[in-house]
Amino acid sequence: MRHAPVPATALSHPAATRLAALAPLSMRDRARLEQARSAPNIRQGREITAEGAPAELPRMVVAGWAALVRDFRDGRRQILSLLLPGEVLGDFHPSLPTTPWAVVALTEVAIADAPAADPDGALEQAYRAGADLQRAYTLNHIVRLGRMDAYERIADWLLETRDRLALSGLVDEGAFPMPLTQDMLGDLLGLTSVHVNRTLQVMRREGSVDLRSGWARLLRPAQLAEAAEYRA
Amino acid sequence: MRHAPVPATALSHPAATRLAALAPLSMRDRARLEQARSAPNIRQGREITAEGAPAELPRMVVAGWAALVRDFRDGRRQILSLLLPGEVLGDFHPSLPTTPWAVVALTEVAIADAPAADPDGALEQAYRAGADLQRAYTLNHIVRLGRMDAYERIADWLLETRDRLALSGLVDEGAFPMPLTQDMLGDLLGLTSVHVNRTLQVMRREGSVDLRSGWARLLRPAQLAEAAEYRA
DNA sequence: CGCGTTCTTGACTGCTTTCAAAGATGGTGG
DNA sequence: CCACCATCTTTGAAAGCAGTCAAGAACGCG
Repeated sequence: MRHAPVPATALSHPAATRLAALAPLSMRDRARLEQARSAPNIRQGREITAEGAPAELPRMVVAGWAALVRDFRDGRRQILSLLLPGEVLGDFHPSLPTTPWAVVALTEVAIADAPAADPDGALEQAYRAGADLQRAYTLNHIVRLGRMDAYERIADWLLETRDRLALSGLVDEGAFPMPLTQDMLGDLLGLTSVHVNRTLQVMRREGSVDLRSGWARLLRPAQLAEAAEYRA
Repeated sequence: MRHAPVPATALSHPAATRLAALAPLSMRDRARLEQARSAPNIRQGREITAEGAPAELPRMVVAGWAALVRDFRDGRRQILSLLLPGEVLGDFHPSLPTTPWAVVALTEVAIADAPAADPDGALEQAYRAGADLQRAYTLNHIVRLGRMDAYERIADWLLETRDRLALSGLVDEGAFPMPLTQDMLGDLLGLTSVHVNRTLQVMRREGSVDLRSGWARLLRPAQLAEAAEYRA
Protein backbone atom coordinates (compact mmCIF):
# COMPACT_ATOMS: atom_id res chain seq x y z
CA MET A 1 0.00 0.00 0.00
CA ARG A 2 2.14 2.84 -1.21
CA HIS A 3 0.54 6.12 -2.05
CA ALA A 4 0.98 8.04 -5.27
CA PRO A 5 4.62 8.85 -6.10
CA VAL A 6 5.87 12.30 -5.26
CA PRO A 7 6.63 14.53 -8.24
CA ALA A 8 10.26 15.59 -8.26
CA THR A 9 9.27 19.24 -8.40
CA ALA A 10 6.06 20.14 -6.60
CA LEU A 11 4.25 22.88 -8.39
CA SER A 12 2.26 24.64 -5.71
CA HIS A 13 3.48 23.15 -2.53
CA PRO A 14 1.78 22.82 0.86
CA ALA A 15 4.40 24.73 2.85
CA ALA A 16 3.57 27.90 0.96
CA THR A 17 -0.12 27.37 1.66
CA ARG A 18 0.53 26.68 5.31
CA LEU A 19 2.83 29.61 6.01
CA ALA A 20 0.54 31.98 4.13
CA ALA A 21 -2.26 30.84 6.41
CA LEU A 22 -0.14 31.65 9.47
CA ALA A 23 0.87 35.19 8.51
CA PRO A 24 0.05 37.66 5.71
CA LEU A 25 2.92 36.83 3.40
CA SER A 26 3.96 39.14 0.62
CA MET A 27 3.83 37.87 -2.96
CA ARG A 28 7.61 37.88 -2.90
CA ASP A 29 7.70 35.57 0.12
CA ARG A 30 5.22 33.27 -1.55
CA ALA A 31 7.25 33.15 -4.70
CA ARG A 32 10.40 32.30 -2.77
CA LEU A 33 8.58 29.51 -1.00
CA GLU A 34 7.24 28.10 -4.23
CA GLN A 35 10.65 28.19 -5.82
CA ALA A 36 12.53 26.61 -2.94
CA ARG A 37 14.86 24.07 -4.38
CA SER A 38 13.87 20.55 -3.49
CA ALA A 39 16.44 17.97 -2.49
CA PRO A 40 16.25 14.50 -4.04
CA ASN A 41 13.33 12.50 -2.72
CA ILE A 42 13.97 10.39 0.33
CA ARG A 43 12.77 6.83 0.17
CA GLN A 44 10.44 5.30 2.68
CA GLY A 45 12.21 4.15 5.82
CA ARG A 46 15.34 6.21 5.22
CA GLU A 47 16.75 8.58 7.76
CA ILE A 48 16.58 12.28 7.05
CA THR A 49 19.85 13.08 8.67
CA ALA A 50 21.53 16.39 8.98
CA GLU A 51 24.42 15.32 6.80
CA GLY A 52 24.01 18.01 4.19
CA ALA A 53 23.48 20.94 6.51
CA PRO A 54 26.42 21.88 8.72
CA ALA A 55 24.46 24.51 10.63
CA GLU A 56 21.25 22.51 10.30
CA LEU A 57 19.33 24.94 8.21
CA PRO A 58 15.58 24.81 8.52
CA ARG A 59 13.89 22.79 5.84
CA MET A 60 10.32 22.01 4.99
CA VAL A 61 8.45 18.90 4.02
CA VAL A 62 7.09 19.39 0.55
CA ALA A 63 5.44 15.99 0.24
CA GLY A 64 5.19 12.78 2.20
CA TRP A 65 5.17 12.08 5.93
CA ALA A 66 8.24 12.09 8.17
CA ALA A 67 8.66 11.63 11.91
CA LEU A 68 10.99 11.85 14.88
CA VAL A 69 11.45 8.30 16.10
CA ARG A 70 13.08 6.58 19.02
CA ASP A 71 13.89 2.88 18.92
CA PHE A 72 14.50 0.59 21.86
CA ARG A 73 16.92 -2.29 21.93
CA ASP A 74 14.11 -4.81 22.27
CA GLY A 75 12.28 -3.59 19.19
CA ARG A 76 9.82 -1.21 20.77
CA ARG A 77 9.50 2.02 18.84
CA GLN A 78 7.91 5.35 19.63
CA ILE A 79 7.10 8.08 17.16
CA LEU A 80 7.72 11.33 19.01
CA SER A 81 6.42 13.79 16.50
CA LEU A 82 5.06 13.76 12.98
CA LEU A 83 6.19 16.06 10.20
CA LEU A 84 3.33 16.45 7.75
CA PRO A 85 3.53 18.01 4.31
CA GLY A 86 3.92 21.76 4.62
CA GLU A 87 5.49 21.61 8.06
CA VAL A 88 8.95 22.89 8.84
CA LEU A 89 11.68 20.82 10.36
CA GLY A 90 14.93 22.20 11.64
CA ASP A 91 16.11 23.89 14.80
CA PHE A 92 17.37 20.52 15.89
CA HIS A 93 19.38 21.17 19.00
CA PRO A 94 22.86 21.92 17.78
CA SER A 95 23.67 22.33 21.45
CA LEU A 96 22.78 18.82 22.49
CA PRO A 97 25.65 16.34 22.32
CA THR A 98 23.58 13.45 21.01
CA THR A 99 19.94 13.58 20.07
CA PRO A 100 18.32 10.37 21.21
CA TRP A 101 16.00 10.22 18.22
CA ALA A 102 16.13 10.00 14.48
CA VAL A 103 14.22 11.77 11.73
CA VAL A 104 12.79 9.13 9.44
CA ALA A 105 10.76 9.14 6.26
CA LEU A 106 7.54 7.24 6.97
CA THR A 107 6.61 7.46 3.30
CA GLU A 108 8.60 8.69 0.35
CA VAL A 109 9.41 12.28 1.29
CA ALA A 110 10.38 15.44 -0.56
CA ILE A 111 12.30 18.09 1.38
CA ALA A 112 13.23 21.62 0.42
CA ASP A 113 15.33 24.29 2.09
CA ALA A 114 13.20 26.84 3.87
CA PRO A 115 13.99 30.33 2.59
CA ALA A 116 15.67 32.63 5.07
CA ALA A 117 13.39 35.24 6.58
CA ASP A 118 13.83 38.88 7.48
CA PRO A 119 13.77 38.93 11.32
CA ASP A 120 10.95 41.45 11.31
CA GLY A 121 9.02 40.21 8.31
CA ALA A 122 5.84 38.26 7.91
CA LEU A 123 7.67 35.12 6.88
CA GLU A 124 9.56 35.03 10.15
CA GLN A 125 6.27 35.55 11.93
CA ALA A 126 4.83 32.57 10.06
CA TYR A 127 7.81 30.41 10.99
CA ARG A 128 7.32 31.36 14.62
CA ALA A 129 3.60 30.62 14.55
CA GLY A 130 4.37 27.29 12.92
CA ALA A 131 6.85 26.42 15.63
CA ASP A 132 4.29 27.33 18.27
CA LEU A 133 1.75 25.06 16.66
CA GLN A 134 4.29 22.29 16.50
CA ARG A 135 4.86 22.66 20.19
CA ALA A 136 1.12 22.51 20.86
CA TYR A 137 0.88 19.30 18.84
CA THR A 138 3.68 17.80 20.88
CA LEU A 139 2.05 18.70 24.18
CA ASN A 140 -1.26 17.35 23.00
CA HIS A 141 0.46 14.12 22.12
CA ILE A 142 1.52 13.83 25.73
CA VAL A 143 -2.08 14.08 26.83
CA ARG A 144 -3.09 11.41 24.36
CA LEU A 145 -0.45 8.99 25.53
CA GLY A 146 -0.77 9.73 29.21
CA ARG A 147 -4.49 9.82 29.85
CA MET A 148 -6.52 8.66 26.87
CA ASP A 149 -7.68 5.14 26.04
CA ALA A 150 -7.23 3.67 22.59
CA TYR A 151 -10.48 5.00 21.18
CA GLU A 152 -9.83 8.50 22.43
CA ARG A 153 -6.24 8.52 21.21
CA ILE A 154 -7.23 7.61 17.68
CA ALA A 155 -10.18 10.00 17.62
CA ASP A 156 -8.12 12.88 18.93
CA TRP A 157 -5.28 12.18 16.57
CA LEU A 158 -7.53 11.97 13.52
CA LEU A 159 -9.07 15.32 14.38
CA GLU A 160 -5.72 16.97 14.95
CA THR A 161 -4.33 15.52 11.75
CA ARG A 162 -7.28 16.73 9.74
CA ASP A 163 -6.78 20.24 11.08
CA ARG A 164 -3.04 20.16 10.53
CA LEU A 165 -3.40 19.04 6.95
CA ALA A 166 -6.17 21.56 6.36
CA LEU A 167 -3.70 24.33 7.19
CA SER A 168 -1.56 23.12 4.32
CA GLY A 169 -4.55 22.90 2.01
CA LEU A 170 -4.54 19.11 1.85
CA VAL A 171 -8.06 18.41 3.04
CA ASP A 172 -10.44 18.00 0.14
CA GLU A 173 -14.12 17.84 1.05
CA GLY A 174 -13.31 16.32 4.40
CA ALA A 175 -10.97 13.71 2.96
CA PHE A 176 -7.28 13.82 3.69
CA PRO A 177 -4.22 11.65 3.04
CA MET A 178 -3.39 9.12 5.76
CA PRO A 179 -0.56 6.91 4.54
CA LEU A 180 0.39 5.37 7.89
CA THR A 181 0.08 1.64 8.38
CA GLN A 182 -1.61 0.34 11.50
CA ASP A 183 1.84 -0.60 12.68
CA MET A 184 3.01 2.99 12.42
CA LEU A 185 -0.19 4.19 14.09
CA GLY A 186 0.59 1.86 16.97
CA ASP A 187 4.09 3.24 17.31
CA LEU A 188 2.69 6.75 17.22
CA LEU A 189 -0.13 6.22 19.69
CA GLY A 190 1.57 3.86 22.11
CA LEU A 191 -0.56 0.86 21.13
CA THR A 192 -0.03 -2.42 19.34
CA SER A 193 -1.08 -2.66 15.74
CA VAL A 194 -3.55 -5.36 16.76
CA HIS A 195 -5.30 -3.04 19.11
CA VAL A 196 -5.25 -0.20 16.62
CA ASN A 197 -6.94 -2.53 14.21
CA ARG A 198 -9.67 -3.55 16.64
CA THR A 199 -10.34 0.04 17.65
CA LEU A 200 -10.53 1.24 14.06
CA GLN A 201 -13.08 -1.46 13.38
CA VAL A 202 -15.23 -0.17 16.19
CA MET A 203 -15.07 3.29 14.63
CA ARG A 204 -15.88 1.97 11.20
CA ARG A 205 -18.80 -0.10 12.47
CA GLU A 206 -20.34 2.88 14.22
CA GLY A 207 -19.80 4.94 11.08
CA SER A 208 -17.43 7.49 12.58
CA VAL A 209 -14.62 7.21 10.07
CA ASP A 210 -13.87 6.05 6.59
CA LEU A 211 -10.25 4.96 6.51
CA ARG A 212 -8.73 3.06 3.62
CA SER A 213 -5.95 2.90 1.08
CA GLY A 214 -4.08 5.91 2.31
CA TRP A 215 -7.03 8.24 2.77
CA ALA A 216 -9.22 9.18 5.68
CA ARG A 217 -12.56 10.89 6.06
CA LEU A 218 -14.24 11.71 9.35
CA LEU A 219 -17.94 10.96 9.03
CA ARG A 220 -18.98 12.07 12.50
CA PRO A 221 -16.33 14.53 13.62
CA ALA A 222 -18.56 15.99 16.32
CA GLN A 223 -18.94 12.61 17.98
CA LEU A 224 -15.20 11.98 17.84
CA ALA A 225 -14.47 15.44 19.23
CA GLU A 226 -16.89 14.88 22.07
CA ALA A 227 -15.31 11.54 22.93
CA ALA A 228 -11.79 12.96 23.04
CA GLU A 229 -12.66 16.40 24.42
CA TYR A 230 -11.00 17.76 21.33
CA ARG A 231 -10.43 21.47 21.20
CA ALA A 232 -9.96 22.94 17.77
CA MET B 1 3.85 17.14 53.78
CA ARG B 2 4.94 20.60 52.81
CA HIS B 3 8.62 21.24 52.19
CA ALA B 4 10.62 24.03 53.66
CA PRO B 5 9.15 27.49 52.99
CA VAL B 6 10.61 29.49 50.16
CA PRO B 7 12.53 32.57 51.23
CA ALA B 8 11.01 35.72 49.79
CA THR B 9 14.32 36.74 48.28
CA ALA B 10 16.56 33.91 47.17
CA LEU B 11 20.18 34.76 47.65
CA SER B 12 21.98 32.70 45.06
CA HIS B 13 19.27 31.29 42.92
CA PRO B 14 19.25 28.16 40.77
CA ALA B 15 18.45 29.91 37.48
CA ALA B 16 21.77 31.71 37.61
CA THR B 17 23.54 28.44 38.26
CA ARG B 18 21.70 26.72 35.46
CA LEU B 19 22.21 29.36 32.80
CA ALA B 20 25.85 29.75 33.71
CA ALA B 21 26.20 26.01 33.14
CA LEU B 22 24.67 26.36 29.66
CA ALA B 23 26.86 29.19 28.39
CA PRO B 24 29.91 31.14 29.61
CA LEU B 25 28.06 34.04 31.21
CA SER B 26 29.82 37.27 32.03
CA MET B 27 29.91 38.44 35.62
CA ARG B 28 27.48 41.15 34.60
CA ASP B 29 24.96 38.62 33.29
CA ARG B 30 25.29 36.63 36.48
CA ALA B 31 24.74 39.67 38.58
CA ARG B 32 21.61 40.59 36.63
CA LEU B 33 20.27 37.09 37.09
CA GLU B 34 20.95 37.15 40.81
CA GLN B 35 19.26 40.49 41.19
CA ALA B 36 16.16 39.66 39.18
CA ARG B 37 13.20 40.96 41.08
CA SER B 38 11.05 38.17 42.39
CA ALA B 39 7.26 38.35 42.24
CA PRO B 40 5.27 37.43 45.35
CA ASN B 41 5.33 33.71 46.03
CA ILE B 42 2.60 31.65 44.46
CA ARG B 43 0.80 29.25 46.75
CA GLN B 44 0.54 25.57 46.06
CA GLY B 45 -2.25 24.73 43.62
CA ARG B 46 -2.59 28.25 42.26
CA GLU B 47 -2.40 29.05 38.59
CA ILE B 48 0.57 30.98 37.32
CA THR B 49 -1.33 32.90 34.72
CA ALA B 50 -0.07 35.47 32.32
CA GLU B 51 -2.14 38.20 33.91
CA GLY B 52 0.74 40.48 34.72
CA ALA B 53 2.59 40.19 31.46
CA PRO B 54 0.90 41.63 28.39
CA ALA B 55 3.59 40.42 26.02
CA GLU B 56 4.23 37.34 28.17
CA LEU B 57 7.75 38.13 29.16
CA PRO B 58 9.96 35.18 29.94
CA ARG B 59 10.24 34.40 33.60
CA MET B 60 12.16 31.90 35.61
CA VAL B 61 11.34 29.62 38.49
CA VAL B 62 13.45 30.63 41.43
CA ALA B 63 12.10 28.04 43.85
CA GLY B 64 9.43 25.38 43.95
CA TRP B 65 7.97 23.14 41.25
CA ALA B 66 5.45 24.24 38.64
CA ALA B 67 3.89 22.41 35.69
CA LEU B 68 1.80 22.68 32.56
CA VAL B 69 -1.39 20.78 33.26
CA ARG B 70 -4.42 19.68 31.33
CA ASP B 71 -7.61 18.64 33.11
CA PHE B 72 -10.41 16.52 31.73
CA ARG B 73 -14.06 16.95 32.52
CA ASP B 74 -14.21 13.57 34.25
CA GLY B 75 -11.36 14.39 36.61
CA ARG B 76 -8.47 12.87 34.74
CA ARG B 77 -5.42 15.10 34.74
CA GLN B 78 -2.18 15.04 32.81
CA ILE B 79 0.96 16.96 33.62
CA LEU B 80 2.45 17.95 30.28
CA SER B 81 5.69 19.41 31.41
CA LEU B 82 7.45 20.22 34.64
CA LEU B 83 9.12 23.51 35.45
CA LEU B 84 11.84 22.85 37.98
CA PRO B 85 13.75 25.48 39.96
CA GLY B 86 16.14 27.33 37.69
CA GLU B 87 14.16 26.64 34.54
CA VAL B 88 12.68 29.32 32.34
CA LEU B 89 9.04 29.59 31.46
CA GLY B 90 7.68 31.90 28.87
CA ASP B 91 7.36 31.94 25.10
CA PHE B 92 3.80 30.75 25.63
CA HIS B 93 2.22 30.92 22.22
CA PRO B 94 0.87 34.42 21.96
CA SER B 95 -0.26 33.32 18.52
CA LEU B 96 -2.55 30.55 19.69
CA PRO B 97 -6.13 31.59 20.37
CA THR B 98 -6.58 29.45 23.47
CA THR B 99 -3.95 27.34 25.12
CA PRO B 100 -5.57 24.11 26.26
CA TRP B 101 -3.43 23.87 29.35
CA ALA B 102 -2.71 25.80 32.52
CA VAL B 103 0.50 26.62 34.35
CA VAL B 104 0.07 25.54 37.94
CA ALA B 105 2.20 25.70 41.07
CA LEU B 106 2.68 22.13 42.30
CA THR B 107 4.38 23.44 45.42
CA GLU B 108 4.76 26.95 46.68
CA VAL B 109 6.62 28.69 43.88
CA ALA B 110 8.76 31.79 43.52
CA ILE B 111 8.99 33.40 40.08
CA ALA B 112 11.20 36.18 38.81
CA ASP B 113 11.38 38.07 35.52
CA ALA B 114 14.12 36.75 33.30
CA PRO B 115 16.51 39.57 32.35
CA ALA B 116 16.47 40.57 28.69
CA ALA B 117 19.42 39.32 26.70
CA ASP B 118 21.57 40.81 23.99
CA PRO B 119 20.66 38.84 20.84
CA ASP B 120 24.29 37.93 20.27
CA GLY B 121 25.40 37.50 23.85
CA ALA B 122 26.10 34.50 26.01
CA LEU B 123 22.90 34.94 27.98
CA GLU B 124 20.80 34.61 24.86
CA GLN B 125 22.80 31.52 24.00
CA ALA B 126 22.04 30.10 27.41
CA TYR B 127 18.33 30.80 26.99
CA ARG B 128 18.40 28.99 23.67
CA ALA B 129 20.25 26.00 25.06
CA GLY B 130 17.76 25.90 27.91
CA ALA B 131 14.84 25.90 25.50
CA ASP B 132 16.45 23.09 23.53
CA LEU B 133 16.84 21.06 26.67
CA GLN B 134 13.24 21.72 27.59
CA ARG B 135 12.20 20.39 24.22
CA ALA B 136 14.31 17.28 24.71
CA TYR B 137 12.63 16.68 28.07
CA THR B 138 9.25 16.99 26.44
CA LEU B 139 10.09 14.52 23.71
CA ASN B 140 11.52 12.10 26.23
CA HIS B 141 8.29 12.36 28.16
CA ILE B 142 6.48 11.12 25.08
CA VAL B 143 8.68 8.05 24.96
CA ARG B 144 8.02 7.38 28.63
CA LEU B 145 4.28 7.59 28.24
CA GLY B 146 4.07 5.80 24.93
CA ARG B 147 6.33 2.81 25.31
CA MET B 148 7.54 2.33 28.87
CA ASP B 149 5.94 0.33 31.64
CA ALA B 150 5.48 1.75 35.12
CA TYR B 151 8.89 0.71 36.42
CA GLU B 152 10.69 2.14 33.42
CA ARG B 153 8.73 5.38 33.51
CA ILE B 154 9.60 6.06 37.11
CA ALA B 155 13.24 5.04 36.69
CA ASP B 156 13.67 7.17 33.60
CA TRP B 157 11.97 10.14 35.17
CA LEU B 158 14.03 9.96 38.35
CA LEU B 159 17.23 9.93 36.32
CA GLU B 160 16.14 12.83 34.15
CA THR B 161 15.03 14.82 37.15
CA ARG B 162 18.29 14.27 38.94
CA ASP B 163 20.19 15.53 35.92
CA ARG B 164 17.88 18.50 35.45
CA LEU B 165 18.23 19.55 39.05
CA ALA B 166 21.97 18.99 38.95
CA LEU B 167 22.20 21.62 36.21
CA SER B 168 20.69 24.10 38.64
CA GLY B 169 23.02 23.00 41.39
CA LEU B 170 20.32 21.39 43.47
CA VAL B 171 21.74 17.89 43.77
CA ASP B 172 23.71 17.46 46.96
CA GLU B 173 25.70 14.25 47.24
CA GLY B 174 23.21 12.44 45.08
CA ALA B 175 20.20 13.67 47.00
CA PHE B 176 17.72 16.04 45.40
CA PRO B 177 14.38 17.61 46.27
CA MET B 178 11.32 15.65 45.12
CA PRO B 179 8.22 17.34 46.52
CA LEU B 180 5.64 15.60 44.31
CA THR B 181 3.01 13.43 45.92
CA GLN B 182 2.33 10.01 44.46
CA ASP B 183 -0.86 11.48 43.09
CA MET B 184 1.09 14.10 41.15
CA LEU B 185 3.56 11.47 39.99
CA GLY B 186 0.64 9.48 38.63
CA ASP B 187 -0.68 12.50 36.75
CA LEU B 188 2.79 13.12 35.38
CA LEU B 189 3.57 9.55 34.36
CA GLY B 190 0.15 8.47 33.17
CA LEU B 191 -0.43 6.06 36.03
CA THR B 192 -2.69 5.85 39.05
CA SER B 193 -1.26 6.84 42.39
CA VAL B 194 -1.92 3.30 43.57
CA HIS B 195 0.29 1.86 40.91
CA VAL B 196 2.97 4.48 41.48
CA ASN B 197 2.97 3.43 45.09
CA ARG B 198 3.33 -0.26 44.32
CA THR B 199 6.11 0.36 41.83
CA LEU B 200 8.02 2.62 44.20
CA GLN B 201 7.87 -0.12 46.78
CA VAL B 202 9.46 -2.54 44.39
CA MET B 203 12.26 -0.06 43.83
CA ARG B 204 12.71 0.53 47.53
CA ARG B 205 12.74 -3.19 48.30
CA GLU B 206 15.44 -3.84 45.73
CA GLY B 207 17.39 -0.90 47.11
CA SER B 208 17.33 1.23 43.96
CA VAL B 209 15.97 4.42 45.44
CA ASP B 210 15.55 6.23 48.70
CA LEU B 211 12.47 8.39 48.41
CA ARG B 212 10.85 10.13 51.35
CA SER B 213 9.61 13.35 52.80
CA GLY B 214 10.30 15.46 49.77
CA TRP B 215 13.75 14.13 48.95
CA ALA B 216 15.10 11.48 46.64
CA ARG B 217 18.38 9.65 46.31
CA LEU B 218 19.20 7.11 43.63
CA LEU B 219 21.09 4.26 45.21
CA ARG B 220 21.65 2.23 42.06
CA PRO B 221 21.47 4.69 39.19
CA ALA B 222 23.26 2.34 36.81
CA GLN B 223 20.60 -0.31 37.28
CA LEU B 224 17.82 2.19 36.77
CA ALA B 225 19.50 3.57 33.66
CA GLU B 226 19.91 0.09 32.26
CA ALA B 227 16.24 -0.73 32.85
CA ALA B 228 15.00 2.43 31.15
CA GLU B 229 17.69 2.65 28.47
CA TYR B 230 18.43 6.06 29.87
CA ARG B 231 20.80 8.22 27.92
CA ALA B 232 22.44 11.00 29.84
C1' DC C 1 -0.11 -15.15 -11.22
C1' DG C 2 3.00 -15.28 -7.07
C1' DC C 3 4.99 -13.14 -3.19
C1' DG C 4 5.61 -9.92 0.57
C1' DT C 5 3.36 -6.70 3.35
C1' DT C 6 -0.61 -5.33 5.75
C1' DC C 7 -4.92 -6.30 7.78
C1' DT C 8 -8.09 -9.40 10.58
C1' DT C 9 -9.43 -12.54 13.90
C1' DG C 10 -9.33 -15.61 18.08
C1' DA C 11 -7.79 -17.24 22.52
C1' DC C 12 -5.16 -16.33 26.37
C1' DT C 13 -2.26 -13.58 29.42
C1' DG C 14 -1.12 -9.68 32.19
C1' DC C 15 -0.13 -4.98 33.58
C1' DT C 16 -2.71 -1.45 35.35
C1' DT C 17 -6.99 0.32 37.15
C1' DT C 18 -10.80 0.43 40.23
C1' DC C 19 -12.90 0.31 44.63
C1' DA C 20 -12.44 0.35 49.41
C1' DA C 21 -10.47 0.81 53.73
C1' DA C 22 -6.86 0.84 56.94
C1' DG C 23 -2.33 3.11 58.40
C1' DA C 24 0.98 7.26 58.53
C1' DT C 25 2.15 11.79 58.68
C1' DG C 26 2.24 16.57 59.64
C1' DG C 27 0.11 20.70 60.94
C1' DT C 28 -3.32 22.93 64.15
C1' DG C 29 -5.81 24.22 68.09
C1' DG C 30 -7.19 23.36 72.75
C1' DC D 1 1.73 18.45 75.11
C1' DC D 2 -1.66 15.91 73.01
C1' DA D 3 -5.96 15.14 70.56
C1' DC D 4 -7.81 16.02 66.06
C1' DC D 5 -8.08 16.46 61.18
C1' DA D 6 -6.82 16.63 56.42
C1' DT D 7 -3.75 14.73 53.37
C1' DC D 8 -0.95 11.23 51.83
C1' DT D 9 0.56 6.43 51.77
C1' DT D 10 -0.19 1.54 51.88
C1' DT D 11 -2.75 -2.87 51.08
C1' DG D 12 -6.05 -6.25 49.21
C1' DA D 13 -9.27 -8.21 45.99
C1' DA D 14 -11.56 -8.02 41.69
C1' DA D 15 -12.22 -6.24 36.98
C1' DG D 16 -10.69 -4.51 32.53
C1' DC D 17 -8.16 -2.58 28.76
C1' DA D 18 -4.51 -3.68 26.04
C1' DG D 19 -0.73 -6.94 24.86
C1' DT D 20 0.96 -11.40 23.12
C1' DC D 21 1.04 -15.21 20.11
C1' DA D 22 -0.43 -17.31 16.08
C1' DA D 23 -2.61 -18.07 11.77
C1' DG D 24 -5.45 -17.01 8.01
C1' DA D 25 -7.33 -13.40 4.64
C1' DA D 26 -6.71 -9.47 1.79
C1' DC D 27 -4.19 -6.29 -0.69
C1' DG D 28 -0.71 -4.28 -3.78
C1' DC D 29 3.17 -4.80 -6.57
C1' DG D 30 6.29 -6.94 -9.92
